[in-house]
Amino acid sequence: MEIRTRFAPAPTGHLHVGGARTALFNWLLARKSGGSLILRIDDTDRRRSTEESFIGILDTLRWLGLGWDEGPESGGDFGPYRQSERFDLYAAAAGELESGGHAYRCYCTAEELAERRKPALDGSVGGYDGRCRELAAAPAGRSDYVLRFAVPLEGEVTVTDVIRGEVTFDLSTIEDFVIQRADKTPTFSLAGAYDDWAMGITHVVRGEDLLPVTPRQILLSRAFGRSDDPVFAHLPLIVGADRAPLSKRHGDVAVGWYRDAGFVPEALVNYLALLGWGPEGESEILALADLVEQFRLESVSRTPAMFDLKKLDWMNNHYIQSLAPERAVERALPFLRAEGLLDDPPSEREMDVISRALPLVQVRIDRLSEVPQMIGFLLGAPEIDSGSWSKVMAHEWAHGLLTSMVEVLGKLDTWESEPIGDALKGVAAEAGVKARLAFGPLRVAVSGTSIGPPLFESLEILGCDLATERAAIALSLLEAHGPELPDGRWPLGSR
RNA sequence: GCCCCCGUCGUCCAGCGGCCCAGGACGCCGCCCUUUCAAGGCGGUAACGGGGAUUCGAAUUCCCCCGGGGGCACCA
Repeated sequence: MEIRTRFAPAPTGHLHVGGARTALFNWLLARKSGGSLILRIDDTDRRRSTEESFIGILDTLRWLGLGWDEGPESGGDFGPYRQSERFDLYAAAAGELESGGHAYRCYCTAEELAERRKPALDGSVGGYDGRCRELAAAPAGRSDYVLRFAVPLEGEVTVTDVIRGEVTFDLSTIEDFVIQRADKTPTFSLAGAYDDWAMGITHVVRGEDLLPVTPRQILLSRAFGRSDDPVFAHLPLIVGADRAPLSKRHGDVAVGWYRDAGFVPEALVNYLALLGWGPEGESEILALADLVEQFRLESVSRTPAMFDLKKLDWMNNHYIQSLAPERAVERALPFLRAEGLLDDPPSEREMDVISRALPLVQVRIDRLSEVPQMIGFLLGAPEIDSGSWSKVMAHEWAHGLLTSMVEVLGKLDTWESEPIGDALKGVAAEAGVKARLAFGPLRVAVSGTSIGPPLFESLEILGCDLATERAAIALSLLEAHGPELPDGRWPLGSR
């Protein structure tokens, strides 16, 4: 039988990393088995659901490279795929449950329920006590009611979970839960169970937080007449550094944040796959195709996984390194633009500089957002970083060396990195200064900082005129102030 | 309070009764390479929550304890 999985987000905010991982695992299971992934939008809560969130979630899934076989925008035989468009179906299902004796009307008000729940705080009572179960008619003066599922008083339900084995719940611990609100809208329990049945979902893969609620789904699903329970798989939670479930408290949980921070989707997907699962081989660098090949739902871990930004950075660096030059440029452009380093549209010179400089820094950055600080000095006049300045200019030979370097560069007849390097190395050797120290002053003089792409290549891209102009500015600053620049901004020229 | 899940290096993942004085990855430390910073190469640090039981033998099985987490809404 074909495997049908689903990812069913509630459009009440941004897609966050936990949701993205759930989507990924569902996607992997579908792809691996040759089955289908259904994207269903669980927007039964009309108050909290927004169109903006809906669109954002779709965009984010696409950015991650996780497409769906059935769902919004792609259609399918089991639609519609937004629960808000299926309310009539749920109402009919609820009606049948009621007439079949599986559900009953409860007239208790929210206030009454809250009042009765209070004692539960000190442990004396559980949830709803089922008092409306045997009601023959509506109590006087009451017309509003919710529909509750009549949970059998005795027996147990066993959830078969691929990851956790069989988990058994005693029915006496499950209260008669609400399946339809007073306004006749369905609750998550009803709509979810109904759709998983009606859409032919065979595998329900979701977060561990839904495990305690699974017996409800099974009960409902059987009441609908579904003969076989779906296969469940409850993924371990993703937690923050404090071991608490990842939430906005931990700062950056929205996938969109990672996109904006300069992470590439390949890296994020690869990293997410490693949260709760691991390959058998030793390499953890796995493209989607590799993941499809190696992934096994059965081998997903049961332990909560901590989100480790350091490892994500490492992985992102790896993927940025392996980006083809044109791809790297394409992806870096938005970050350069955001820093105001480019004309709109970028000039020919700018594009030339970027495409020459980017390959030099791909290996040196963890995130695309670092591109501007890395190559910005090639696009416009940088300001001197005083820390870098004092470090490299403190040597007594700094001034002399810088002077000779400028002189030598001016005599070059081919402005290419190799002759530039040879000439500069010659100057350093002559002065008897070790290479690792000798180029510091010139580097800061042309780029403003001691961190950046290789110097000789940088000089080539910068061009002779700009390089010597900046070096001259640096020289005069050195003469005027020495290695300690007064507080303030010290731009290296105006272009 | 009640129900449920979980517990191996700082972190993620291996380990399914002997191959484990526990393996890989990230991080960290050191060395090498080196025009900065990275990257890369090599090496190192570091863990089976505690107690019982079963067994010739337990990280691996069972029980108890401890610890962490989830759920108990007219949210999903």
